[in-house]
Amino acid sequence: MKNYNHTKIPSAIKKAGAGKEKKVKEYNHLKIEHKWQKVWEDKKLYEVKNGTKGKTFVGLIEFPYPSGAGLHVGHIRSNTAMDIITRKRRMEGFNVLYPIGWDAFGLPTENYAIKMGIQPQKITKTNTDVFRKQLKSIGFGFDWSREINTTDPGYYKWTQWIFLQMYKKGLAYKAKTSINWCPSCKIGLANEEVVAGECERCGTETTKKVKEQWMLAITKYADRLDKDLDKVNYLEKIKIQQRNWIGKSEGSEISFKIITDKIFSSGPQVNSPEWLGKDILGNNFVKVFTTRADTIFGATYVVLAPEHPIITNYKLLITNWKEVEAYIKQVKDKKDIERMAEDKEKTGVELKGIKAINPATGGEVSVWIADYVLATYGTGAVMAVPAHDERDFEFAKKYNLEIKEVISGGNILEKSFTDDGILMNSGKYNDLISEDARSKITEFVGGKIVTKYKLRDWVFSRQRYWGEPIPMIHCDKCGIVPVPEKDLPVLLPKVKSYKPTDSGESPLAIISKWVNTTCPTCGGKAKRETDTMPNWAGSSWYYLRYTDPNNKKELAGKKALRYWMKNGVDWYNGGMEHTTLHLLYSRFWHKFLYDLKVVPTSEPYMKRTSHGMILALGGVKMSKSIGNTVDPKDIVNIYGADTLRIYEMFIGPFDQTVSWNTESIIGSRRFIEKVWRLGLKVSEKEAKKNNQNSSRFIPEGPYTDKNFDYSSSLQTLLHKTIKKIGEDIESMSYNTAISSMMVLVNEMEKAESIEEKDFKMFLQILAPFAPHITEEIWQSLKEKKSIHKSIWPKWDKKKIIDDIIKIAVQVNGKVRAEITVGRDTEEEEVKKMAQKDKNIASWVENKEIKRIIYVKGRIINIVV
RNA sequence: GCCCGAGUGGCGGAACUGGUAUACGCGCACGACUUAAAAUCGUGUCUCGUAAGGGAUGUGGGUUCGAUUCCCACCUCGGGCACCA
Repeated sequence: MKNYNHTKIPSAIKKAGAGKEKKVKEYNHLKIEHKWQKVWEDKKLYEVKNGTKGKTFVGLIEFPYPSGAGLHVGHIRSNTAMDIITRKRRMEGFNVLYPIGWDAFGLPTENYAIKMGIQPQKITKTNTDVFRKQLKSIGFGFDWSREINTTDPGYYKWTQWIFLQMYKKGLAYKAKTSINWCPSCKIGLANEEVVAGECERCGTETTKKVKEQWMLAITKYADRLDKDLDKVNYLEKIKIQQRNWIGKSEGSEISFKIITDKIFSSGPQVNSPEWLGKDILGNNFVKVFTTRADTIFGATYVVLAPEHPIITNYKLLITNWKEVEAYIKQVKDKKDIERMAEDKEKTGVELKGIKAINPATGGEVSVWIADYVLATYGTGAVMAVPAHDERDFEFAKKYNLEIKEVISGGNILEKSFTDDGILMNSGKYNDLISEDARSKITEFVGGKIVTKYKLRDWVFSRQRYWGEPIPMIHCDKCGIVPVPEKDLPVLLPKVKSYKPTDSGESPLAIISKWVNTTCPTCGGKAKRETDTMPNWAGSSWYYLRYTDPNNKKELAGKKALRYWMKNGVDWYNGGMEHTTLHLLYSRFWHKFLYDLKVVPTSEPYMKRTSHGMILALGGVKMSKSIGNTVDPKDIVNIYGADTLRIYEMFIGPFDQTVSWNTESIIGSRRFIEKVWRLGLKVSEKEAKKNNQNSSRFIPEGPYTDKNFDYSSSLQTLLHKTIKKIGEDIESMSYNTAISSMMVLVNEMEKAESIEEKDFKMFLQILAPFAPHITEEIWQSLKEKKSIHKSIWPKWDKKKIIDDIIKIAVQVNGKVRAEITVGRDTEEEEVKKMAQKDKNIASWVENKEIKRIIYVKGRIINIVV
């Protein structure tokens, strides 16, 4: 791959970039950009007050994680996009809040701290300082007076406070779950630190370790999280991803009786009440969850998740226990994703010695355990209907199990038939359609209709240092006691080593001074919770804090929240990679806060859009190790912030992944320079006009045709462009917005002269994209106020209508000619003109015209 | 494996709701200006063909007067899969 040195200054801009004072005023981006950034800051142009009269608008970007790598060009892409929207809103008269902060807790900082022995606090300070400086150099309209940081005790006090409220409402609870464990390093690992089943640091194969952890009961909100998606304006694909993640499905819970060899060899009576009492283990049935109760007559075996608790209860009765035990052990260390990813080859083991009874047929079926059944979904057990389920079909083929067809319409010898259809081989339910059969059969077998969610509760504990301490105290006498609200925040203490302990606990566990405390209830000896919160905690509510960042009594004042958040955040843009976790978690927290009457809306974000990533040249990820990263600082120095902004918006469709190509930036720079030269031309003309009182400029150049009114044609284009830019910004079609501004600029160049008022309108629509150069030219044209506080221009309806329209003429769908007609020409007239056309005549002659299709103002198709 | 996207010139991409495929930009070629170069401006630039005309939007099929757009099947690439954020 070509390795382009992006720090090399292209000869095209050397002259201007050097900033020599010449007779002709050169475009010196560094001077202009520094100048206006300082002016805006001094005048507090982007700072807003709570309570100002008028409409409000809150534009939100995902606040960055201040990594040591510095600002990525990807940050600039998404920030510029929202910067453009908020600047437009400001010009439309809204009181605009465009805030910024730092999502600064997290693993990379902690790992760096461990490696270098530097305090995470210090690293965070260094990194945020770099990020702040870099962001400011791009000219974003952030309100820096509201900057927040999740690692600031004044901030995480409220993160902890929310957790306490959740605990009070029973949404925070403790449960045993497993964590990744490296037996060699003796530390718990994040999923990311486990690469192909091995510890990222030492290469040892990882295992799982069961730990008691804090959980948040997000599943209690599953239904509302699903239903309320109807209320918000998210991109459709985002809604779909959220819905699929929540995974709501209506189905049936049906019990299958378990019988053992012992019992049925002595002559069991299926369905006999006596038999029920005979099972000494008390586990005489297994519940399955199915969305296809209509296929139950075809259920030829039952499959349990290997973790299913019922299995160990039957230990003594299962005749191949050794084999079963070995299989369970083998499965245990795999992640769900790996279990399902094992392409095609499904594995499983039969539980010999026990059987289940199909409640519909009354027949005996075998019981298996297999890794394709997940303990965490449904009931952890399925009835297998190989004829009508793909996975069951594969499994049945492999282990030679019966495949019984109960829905007609497929060819089950070849593959499973998974559609709904008409029942067969199903006793008295034959000939019913699936939909009706589901409820009837469920009732018949004594099952019940239930709603299940794929969504699982949120594992909220981390055995790490660099996170918010969970504000809980363990007392021998009183049990788990929450830290009283008045004692918040529970501060992160300074430690010597940030390394997790070899017992699997957080580094906080070894600071006895901090751990040992007194019980708030009884005053006796007690210990603090040493687990910390995940990174998601601080980012689940940060947007609220921007409304009132320094409040010491509440997470944000009621008045401030009502002022800014009466609709929630108006527009939130972020990465597609956050659509399932962060977005769902913060919606959950927001709904909880709504129930507490802390926030005025039930949804945090009115509108959510997403951006694509920026990859390096060749479509690979930018990474330090490959050496293909791009430092925005270099681009700003060489080309300027305005050029960088234009380039990043022009690079490709905003919602799609794009590749960075430094060679192409020059195109954006040329565009900016053309604007600059036009600006000079307009201001020179202004100067002349003032001196000589000269009359209106008469255009020269290519448009000397007497009938061609160039200035009116340019105005048509200008007004069309104003309309298009407005629409394109709203639909985030920045790349086409810029291309149409390029078209306009090219035309204005040809015109040799432009009316000042027209040029100013153009500057205004360019201003959100390139705020510095437009401000410079604007104020050089004797404007006193900032262009960013000017009124967004209105396009004129009368000016955007073309009088003459070109219509393509097709014969049998192929374009053969083009005719020009007046705007109001009648259909019949157009048809006649088309047939008379020279080119068309030769195609049509001696042929029978079957049909003529006319699409007004576009196309005419003659079918022969 | 499951869920969500994407695939168009040498390259980034455009095309409204099914209506002239390749706008805009990069690159390249030629020309103007210049002692020269850079910058700038102009012209050309999907492909086969002298032309008439034909072919081309990942692949194969379908619907339609007409398909980049709709339907079916497949291939490739990207994002997510719950402890990276």
